[in-house]
Amino acid sequence: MSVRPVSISDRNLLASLGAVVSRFGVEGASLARLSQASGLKKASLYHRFPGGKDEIVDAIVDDTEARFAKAMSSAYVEGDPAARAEALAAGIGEYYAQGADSCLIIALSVSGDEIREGAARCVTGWSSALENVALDAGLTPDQARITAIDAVAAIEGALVISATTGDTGPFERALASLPRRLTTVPESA
Amino acid sequence: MSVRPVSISDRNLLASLGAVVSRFGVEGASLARLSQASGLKKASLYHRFPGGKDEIVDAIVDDTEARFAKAMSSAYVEGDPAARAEALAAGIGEYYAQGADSCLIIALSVSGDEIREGAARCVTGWSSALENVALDAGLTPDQARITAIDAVAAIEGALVISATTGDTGPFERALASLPRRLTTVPESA
DNA sequence: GTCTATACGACGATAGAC
DNA sequence: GTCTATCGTCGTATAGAC
Repeated sequence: MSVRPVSISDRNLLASLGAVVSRFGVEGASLARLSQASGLKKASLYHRFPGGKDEIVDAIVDDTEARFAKAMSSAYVEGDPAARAEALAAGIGEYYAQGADSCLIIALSVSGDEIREGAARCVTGWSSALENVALDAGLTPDQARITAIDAVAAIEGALVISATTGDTGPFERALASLPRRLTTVPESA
Repeated sequence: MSVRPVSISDRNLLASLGAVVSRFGVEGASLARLSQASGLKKASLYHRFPGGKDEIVDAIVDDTEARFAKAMSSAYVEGDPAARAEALAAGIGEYYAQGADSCLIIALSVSGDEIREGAARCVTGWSSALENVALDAGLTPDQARITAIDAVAAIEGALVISATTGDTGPFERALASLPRRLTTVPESA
């Protein structure tokens, strides 16, 4: 979704910047912290991102959307839904370093309304990917939609727990249960 | 857990201050915002909380712990575990206004290490309450511990979703499934 | 393209009147 | 107990040398 072309150098830059925002939130990600994490001085950051902090956050969100969409690409290929669900779980686990990494969505959710929209885009994109697999697995549209957003919620909640207590157990279990959730008809409702 | 006695006036004050921190995070909760939300000028806030913003945040966390413990008190009474689990779900739903209110734990989780400790205390206290009901329902200690923390994660994740997209469906479903989760032996593991 | 130096505003905090 | 006025500091942003 990014208009500006992203060079290899920018990739590493955005990764380090994104880690700071994910960890401390948008308002907690001061230019001093962003500078230290990226190894670039503040003025250099303004050279890369003339729009300042707003542009930095926008670029991080765009980059996150793109990288996550790539990690979820197996949702849209053809093949066994169960195997694709397994691939999605693996991709999510890798993306969040098995629960050790902070989640940008959560950080964006603790911010002003404008910034939250970026989080909403990430959530809906993610949920749509899971929903697509659930549909192919035979769930009804309503079942697939609910199952997908609830699966996203389960993983996000697990990331809240790992961020607060350091316990990655909920994350591991949420991922382990993902394939079954996406490919079996829910009991009730 | 609060040492300082809390008057009625302080209750309303802490509620309005807590809402700002929950919504915008610790670093996003500027004294200007806290002042506007509470109706007290900055200097008046310093009269109530001589320790400044740090003391405000500490007071909010202590107050949240106390109020939430009260909402979860039905976990420790005697009686039918299923009925107590229903009461817990109802208490959680009321506490978070059916998913419309922001969660302080999430806001604290996007902060520095010291502040995260407060979030960890809230999480463990909450999880312990659910765990106690699960134990009384006949789950093994390991099952009860895992079931409880996973239930907390499910609700926290639902609150992330409602905060980002406004969809309170995951929250409602997480609450609806809570009694069954706490009182039935998990299939696997 | 990266740096040092600096301007400027917002934020946390305090002094003192009422 | 609440207010207005004010003080440093930090954060955002810019200018200009290299």
